[in-house]
Formats: sequence, structure tokens, C-alpha cells
Amino acid sequence: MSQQRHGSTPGEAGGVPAFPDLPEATIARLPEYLRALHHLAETGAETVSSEGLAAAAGVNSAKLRKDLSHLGSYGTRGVGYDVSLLVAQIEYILGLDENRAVCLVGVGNLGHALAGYAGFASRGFRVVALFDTDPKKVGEQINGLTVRHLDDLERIAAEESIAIGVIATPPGTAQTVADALVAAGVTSILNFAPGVLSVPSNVDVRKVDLAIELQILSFHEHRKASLTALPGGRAAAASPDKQPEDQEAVGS
Amino acid sequence: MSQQRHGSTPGEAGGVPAFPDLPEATIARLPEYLRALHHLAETGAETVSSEGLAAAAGVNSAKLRKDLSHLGSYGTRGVGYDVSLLVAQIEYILGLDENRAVCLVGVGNLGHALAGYAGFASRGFRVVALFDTDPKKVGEQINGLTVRHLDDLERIAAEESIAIGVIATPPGTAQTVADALVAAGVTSILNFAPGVLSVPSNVDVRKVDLAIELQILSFHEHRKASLTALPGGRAAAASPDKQPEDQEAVGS
DNA sequence: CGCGATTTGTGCACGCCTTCACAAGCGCCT
DNA sequence: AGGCGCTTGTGAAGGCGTGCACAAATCGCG
Ligand SMILES: NC(=O)c1ccc[n+]([C@@H]2O[C@H](COP(=O)([O-])OP(=O)(O)OC[C@H]3O[C@@H](n4cnc5c(N)ncnc54)[C@H](O)[C@@H]3O)[C@@H](O)[C@H]2O)c1
Ligand SMILES: NC(=O)c1ccc[n+]([C@@H]2O[C@H](COP(=O)([O-])OP(=O)(O)OC[C@H]3O[C@@H](n4cnc5c(N)ncnc54)[C@H](O)[C@@H]3O)[C@@H](O)[C@H]2O)c1
Repeated sequence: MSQQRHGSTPGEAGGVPAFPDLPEATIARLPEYLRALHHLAETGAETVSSEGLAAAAGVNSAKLRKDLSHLGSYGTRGVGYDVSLLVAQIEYILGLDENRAVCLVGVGNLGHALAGYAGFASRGFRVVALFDTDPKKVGEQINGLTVRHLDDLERIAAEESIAIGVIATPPGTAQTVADALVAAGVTSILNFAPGVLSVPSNVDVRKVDLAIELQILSFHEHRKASLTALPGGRAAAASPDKQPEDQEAVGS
Repeated sequence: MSQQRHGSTPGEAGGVPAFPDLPEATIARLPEYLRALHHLAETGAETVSSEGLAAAAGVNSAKLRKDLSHLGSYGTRGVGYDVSLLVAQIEYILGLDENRAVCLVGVGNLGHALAGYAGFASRGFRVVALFDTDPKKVGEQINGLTVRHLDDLERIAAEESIAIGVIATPPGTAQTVADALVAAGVTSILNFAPGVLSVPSNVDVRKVDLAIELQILSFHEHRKASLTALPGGRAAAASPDKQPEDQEAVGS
């Protein structure tokens, strides 16, 4: 059942008992819960019901309760969840209390925007290095960081204990960059370049492909159009919602 | 909402009357297949086996065959799939042959990068309008397009038959922008601002949240770290592989 | 001190998705 | 013409995730 016996809050690393074996689908939703909780905290709320939090996160309340129960959650029946406690719990599970160092490779159009993005810092990450291979880019100052040459990756990654790398280079060089990241000891990669990366099984890759998102939307447009052309005036019904998420990663 | 009526698909002989009812999971993978196919076509390949295409797209070959079978695919046993035919089929299904018009709202850091992204055009979309509310931004020329004020959205959306909108504004204004898009007749939204959007049930929303991706990676880092702290050198085993993918969308 | 209102945690059933395994179909070679 | 090897398409099984419905737990109040 519930092992609430775990009176210790996050912050301690030595004797982490058994790491909870969360379903991937749950993991993908935790960040959304966290964002909603932070928002609630700002409004002064001290507790939230599963119903309230679910609404704020755009999910079903039963699903939310099950998700939270998986991480041996602290909730009080008849009352709800303690906001700040839950925030701490989720941040601990996600490892955000480590304020992980992130590096960004490819300071072009997109990389520039990412380098200046405040959402990194506010959500538990530190961008500690920028890399590029273009001599015109190397040396440039962006948002307080100097663009380094990719050749320095290995050294700097070690110095700064970088575990996460973001790839924002053209598709053709993405695999090369990924190899370099892996060689430098990076074990998590977020890839913005279209295409499939091949990495060792202990490295996790997540991919963001704008065109894929648009194409999925396009499909639904196509579908909607072909339905409109049909008989029944199938219009908007009272469908609750649906705001899924997921992806998966490699592992070994 | 009135789009030209399209008769039938590019390579269809017998007639594909009803719109195929594809599983969401399949739809999410079709764009990846398409990208892989385009790549193969460039290398001169005329046919591909499910095994080959699956490898190029980073999925299981059985899954790929089932996916393609859902859209009544044309493959030849003992030979494989005809590349160009399959490209045409998937593009038709995804509605890419309509070269859909897309508008972008919020020409800031991220919006600027998106506005200049060549990947839109090359994958079946036309960015036809940019919007912002900042007087300093309105009127600016970006990549051949003039930034318009959001107030012009409704008129321009109608003129250009814009069905897809991209939101790249600060989180606080995302809902307002979404409402404006919906009012202008946009029925598909790609949202880069963190948070949950509320839209009518006939509007599809897909969300891209960088911080969520990083947090998921962070979780796996955390997990990997806690495993490393365990018993013997249980390093890499003979785990085949695993390629992710997925997300979902609203519908109705 | 007990009762009712409230909300969590979860057993269970259902449906979707993945994966295996194999028969059917196709081209080629002899 | 016939056989052989290759590849597709799919039936069936298993796993995962979702959502319902409800018992258990807790609080506030009389
Ligand atoms: N711009 C966008 O809005 C956008 C959106 C989605 C995806 N993408 C993808 O993101 C990637 C980057 O897009 P972009 O528009 O910024 O391209 P870009 O050409 O503007 O920038 C690419 C940068 O990567 C650098 N680079 C090239 N090879 C490198 C290497 N081996 N090591 C390190 N750096 C290297 C280049 O010098 C350049 O600065 C592309 O794969 C693109 O498809 C871009
Ligand atoms: N910059 C990034 O790399 C990045 C990455 C991921 C997500 N995001 C998200 O994307 C969004 C935009 O980020 P950004 O860095 O470009 O911010 P930004 O502040 O640079 O740009 C926001 C732009 O939106 C405009 N705007 C504000 N209110 C508007 C409205 N009501 N209608 C139209 N335009 C409006 C502003 O004038 C500004 O030009 C944010 O929600 C951010 O969280 C950004």
C-alpha cells in the first residue's frame, strides 16, 4: 500500500530508498502538474483538491489522483493536497532540485532564441555553455555566455558536469553533434533537428519536431474538412477535453 | 472553413470513399515515415522494405507495416513499398497537398526564429502572416513578411484561408490570443506558451513545451543516477532498442 | 463524541497499442 | 512451369493506460 513512512522531504541524496517506478505516461504529466502547482502557489493557495489541480493541468481528476498515488503522494482525504509539499515532492522526483547544467549546440536562428529563453532558469535548469562550429559565431556573447567551439565540449562538459545537451544544428550535422555529446559524457539529449538519432542505450533522447506537429494538425484539418462535406451536421459536442502527452526514450 | 473539395487520392484505383479512421498513434508516426521516405527518395531508392523504412524512421517494422496497412497501403509482397507512391499517399492523408496557410502570433525571440524557419515551406506549409501587438514590432519586415497587428487577424485569416495558427507569445497572453484565433476561424493551434489553453471542442491544440521535455529528461537522469548508486556494475545489457514518439491532440 | 460532508486512494474493466508469429502473395531463377 | 526465398498484411495475445465507481479516511460542527 502506501509507504507514507517516508517522512523525509526532498533534498537528501544518500539513502534514496527504492526509486519509484513510475509509468512513462505519468512522468510526462508531472511537469504539467508542477507548473499548475506553481501557479496556484502564487495565488496563495495552500491546498488543492484533485479536481482543482486536474482542471488547472488540463487532465482528468481520476488520472491525476492515480498519478500522484504512484509517487506515494501526500494528500489528505477530505482536504486535498498540500501545494508546497507536492511541489517539493514532484521537484524531487524529477530531479529538479539539482539545478541541472544544460548545454546548447548550434547557435543559429533557433539556438539564439533558446539561449535567451528565461524559461530554462525558472524551471530548474542552468544553461552553462553554448557551442557552435562557425568561426563567425564562436566568441560571440549571448545573454552573458560566450559561444565556444564544439571542440571544447568535452572539457567544458566535464568541468560543469553537464548531463543534458540540446541540439539546434542543421539536420545533417545532428548525428555528429550527438556523437560528440555522448563522447563528452552527456546522457540526455533534446533534439530539435528533424531525423532519427542513434545513440547508446544508456542515453535518452527526446525530439521536438515542429513540422511533425503541424502535419498532425494538418491531418485533423483534412479529416474535419472531409467530415464537413458529409451529411450529418456533426458539429461541436460537449467533449470534455484531451491534452495528452508522451514520448519515450531509450534506456538500458 | 470552406475548402475546395478534393476528389480522390493520388494513387487510388478502386476508390477510397470514407476517410480512413486512423489510430492517433499511427497519425503521429506518419510524418516521421514521410520524412524518412523523402530522404530515401533523394538517394534514388524506388522501393523500400518495411524493415528498411522502419529503421530509417526509428520504429519497429511490425508497427510500421500495421500503420501502413491502416491507410490501405500499397506494398508488394516480396518487394516492398513503392517510395514515391507511398509519399503521395501519406501526403494526401495528412492533407499536405493543400499547402496550408499558417499564421504566427508573437514575433519575439522565438517567433523571430520560427518566422525564418525554412522547415515550414519544405514540409508543406506556407507562413502567410505574422502578428504582434507591440507597436515597435508591427510594420517590421521579417523574411519578406510584414508584421501585422493582431487586430487585423480576423480579416487576414479570412482572406488567406488560414486554418492553422502558431502561438509564440508570453504565457499570460496565450489564452487571449487563442480566443482571437478561434474567433478568426482558425481550427488548429500549435502553442509554444506553457500552460493549458481552453478552446472549443472543434479546435485542435498541440503544445510544445521545452521545459517539460527537459524535465522529463531530468527525471531519467535522476533515475539513472539512483540506479548507478546500486549494486554491481550493472551497465549496458543487451537491450534491443527503443524509439519514442507520440503525443496526442484534442479533437471532436 | 459522533455524524455527515468531502476528498483521496484504488480495484476493476475496458479499449488502445504494441509485438509476435505466420500464412498468403509475389518475383525470380532454374 | 515449378519451386524457392523474400516481404507484406494481419490474427491473436499481452501490456499499458484510462476512467469509473466506491470504500476508506479525515475534517468540521453540533
Ligand atoms: N528555426 C526554427 O524555428 C526551427 C524550428 C524547428 C526546428 N528547427 C531545426 O533546428 C535546427 C536549427 O535551425 P536554425 O534555423 O537555427 O538553423 P541555422 O542554420 O540558423 O543554425 C544552425 C547553427 O548550427 C551551427 N552548426 C552547424 N553545424 C554544426 C556543428 N557540427 N556543430 C555545432 N554547430 C553547428 C551553425 O553554425 C549555425 O549557427 C535545424 O535542424 C532546424 O531544422 C528550427
Ligand atoms: N524563446 C524560447 O526559446 C522559447 C522556448 C520555448 C518556449 N517559449 C515560449 O514562447 C513564448 C514566446 O517566447 P519569447 O522568448 O519569444 O518571448 P518574447 O517576449 O521575446 O516575445 C513575445 C512576443 O509576443 C508579443 N505579444 C505579447 N502579447 C501579445 C498579444 N496579446 N498578441 C500578440 N503578440 C503579443 C510581444 O510583443 C513579443 O513580441 C513564451 O510563452 C515562452 O515561454 C520560448
